[in-house]
Amino acid sequence: MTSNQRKENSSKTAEKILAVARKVFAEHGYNGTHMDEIATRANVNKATLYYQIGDKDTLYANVIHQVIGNVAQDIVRAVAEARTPEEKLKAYIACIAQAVDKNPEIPPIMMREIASGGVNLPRLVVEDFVSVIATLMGILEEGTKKGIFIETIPFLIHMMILGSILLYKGSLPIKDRQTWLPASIRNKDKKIKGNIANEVAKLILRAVKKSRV
Amino acid sequence: MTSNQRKENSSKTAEKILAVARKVFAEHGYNGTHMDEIATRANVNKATLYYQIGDKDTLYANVIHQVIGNVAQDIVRAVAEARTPEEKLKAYIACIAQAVDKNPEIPPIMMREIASGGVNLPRLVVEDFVSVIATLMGILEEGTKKGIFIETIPFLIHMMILGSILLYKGSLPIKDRQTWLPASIRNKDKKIKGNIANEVAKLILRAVKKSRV
DNA sequence: GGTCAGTTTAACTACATGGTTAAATTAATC
DNA sequence: GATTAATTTAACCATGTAGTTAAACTGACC
Repeated sequence: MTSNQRKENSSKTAEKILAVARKVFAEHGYNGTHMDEIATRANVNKATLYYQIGDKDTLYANVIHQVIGNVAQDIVRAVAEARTPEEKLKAYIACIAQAVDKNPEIPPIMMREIASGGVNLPRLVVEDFVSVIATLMGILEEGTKKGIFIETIPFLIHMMILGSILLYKGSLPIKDRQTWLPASIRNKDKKIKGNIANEVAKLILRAVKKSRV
Repeated sequence: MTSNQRKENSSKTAEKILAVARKVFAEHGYNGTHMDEIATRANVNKATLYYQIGDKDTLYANVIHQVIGNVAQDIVRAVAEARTPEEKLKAYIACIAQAVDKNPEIPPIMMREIASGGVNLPRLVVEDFVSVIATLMGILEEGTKKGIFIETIPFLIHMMILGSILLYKGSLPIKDRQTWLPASIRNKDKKIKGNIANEVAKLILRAVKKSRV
């Protein structure tokens, strides 16, 4: 076994590369991203990048895993901790919103990934998605059986939740950039900035719950 | 003035190029699309492509315009024809769903466009979006004033509607491709195939309407 | 201070891709 | 059937980009 400082420095550069790659892939997508840009923005020689991580596909796979790998487990855990279907559904939504809040690279990357039919998605990640949807199906079924929820199409509900959050968050840059956009549209939702989870949860629950109290 | 047949043939090739470009851009996105592939799949020499249409940006702008240029006007018109806020909201949703049904290139292209912050969107198209959202704001405000709807965040509602449809439609290829996906997820929503408009409308109205009859 | 493994670097290669050009082809008009 | 303008084509060019290589550097250990 050799030095420690070397290893630390080395893993530091690797992390820096990963962090930068994450941003760049989110900005430009897989095809729009150039290894040179990543190297430059990470203050690293391109060969170092290849030495530390590998080719473009590997780098992208790493980013994907880092970005959306853990969300699934979070969701499953958070849902398990909640008691009623209603609480579970709230936890489900909060988890997704929180994940997106924590790393804003999720919307662009996921939307592009869906757009391209998930060609670049590692099997492991797809399996994560499956477990997430399965969780939601469980929640909805339980709710329906208990007479709390109406009958629904789980896959659609999931896309409604995910779509709301992804598109809402993902559109903020456009909205902010288009300075000539009518103020009525730009300002109307300032009040909920950063926390749409509650609003989405409210709407989804209203849509799904049978009786209103 | 010269021949007519020439012009017809010429415009035919141009249309063929446009049609193919649409598909290819939808499949691979702007950066992932190569002019050679378009030319090949359109059975046209690459120089012909450039002669008929122009460079890549121009071609893409044409595609964008063709794909999502007319939807906005459709929505505004359809909404204007409806009477009550509830009917208007239904028309709004039906219009979007119908547009997506008619050309399945919308989801991938729009999602990627949002993902990249709308950098490639012609101003005209952005203006169309604005008019759409403005329309929805009108509907929601009217409904709220009349005491039919609860108070909401229009921009979020729009993203909820659009997100549901885009992600649902856009994810079908993935779902279908992943043959190893649990049958419970794959089949659960066979019944609504091709017509999620009603389902989305039902859910959104449940979410937004004040009293339930 | 010499050696050695891990790490970084400048320079380079191979190839793909957006775009061009000049010549060939086509069909209408005389 | 010669002319002419619109259209198509094969071959070409310039540039950008993923990936490589061999040499230089770094710091721990003897």
